[in-house]
Amino acid sequence: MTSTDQLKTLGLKVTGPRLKILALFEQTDQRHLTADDVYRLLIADSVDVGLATVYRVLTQFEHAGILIRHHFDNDKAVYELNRGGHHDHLLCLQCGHVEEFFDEEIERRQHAIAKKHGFKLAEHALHLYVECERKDCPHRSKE
Amino acid sequence: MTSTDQLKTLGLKVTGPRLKILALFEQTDQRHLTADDVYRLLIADSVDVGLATVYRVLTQFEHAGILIRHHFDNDKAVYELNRGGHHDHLLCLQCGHVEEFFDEEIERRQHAIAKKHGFKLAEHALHLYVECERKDCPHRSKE
DNA sequence: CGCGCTATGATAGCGCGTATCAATAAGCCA
DNA sequence: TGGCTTATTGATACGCGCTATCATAGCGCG
Repeated sequence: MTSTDQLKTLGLKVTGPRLKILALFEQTDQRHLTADDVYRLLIADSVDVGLATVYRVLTQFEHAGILIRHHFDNDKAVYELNRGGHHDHLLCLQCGHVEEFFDEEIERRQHAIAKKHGFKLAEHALHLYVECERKDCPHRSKE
Repeated sequence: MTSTDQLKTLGLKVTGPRLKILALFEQTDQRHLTADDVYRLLIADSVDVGLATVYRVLTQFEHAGILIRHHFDNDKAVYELNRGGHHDHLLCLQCGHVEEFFDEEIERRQHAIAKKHGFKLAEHALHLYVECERKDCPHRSKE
């Protein structure tokens, strides 16, 4: 399915900014992008877009299920393409490197814990903040 | 150990605002308080304090290990008294009720996961967002 | 093509939190 | 206790991420 079809299916008009933003997430190797990242990358790519539009489109895409929004323990939210498989995140405190993982047992226990307390689990956020063992942190990406 | 001694031990001058804020956390049944909560409660208790001071003192207490700061998936940070025992949080999406839990197996696996990825676990945040089963949510506290 | 209505972009506004800075008070020593 | 030094306080301005506003632009459909 093309990006255009994808937008139409969701009842969203096919506009320049929406296509560009979607394309950006599909092409970039940066898994997690802030609104500002997206804005800068588009401007750098000579796409004339407003910051307000970036924020709006990201929110729409999140509601539509195209993107997933995360709020790690810093001030700005990040978005990543929803590829279907649920996962949690491991974040290096030194370099900001983000890694993904999935642990079935933890998932199971989370549900069990919620149930034991008389609730039904809706969402969860599991963030592991780690430190590189080596002084010269091997990872370079700054988000 | 009195609150006064506690502050002295930490090398903090014993001042009115600091004593009052510490007392507040020790007395209130509200486990989790925002800076604004603290400010309002003190004002309501005829304690003449500035909001800036509240923010500063909370940060100092956090660094000193007296308080623990959490940032749940809303815009404002909350603080709770550090009673020593680590625990994670379960939050009702309907009423905002907060419950605490601890699962040794999850803790173990978190360390194992970090290690497997080549890191050393420093911190973690595990938040379970849940829904009350009943329509009339049984919990009343609003944070 | 032309119309209606949504999307866009510039900018003002909002909320949480921090920086600034003059006034105040804690701690210390005589 | 009185006086001095220095940390602390409080009012307020500012910063930052994000949202609301509103006039203009452009998508989609007949």
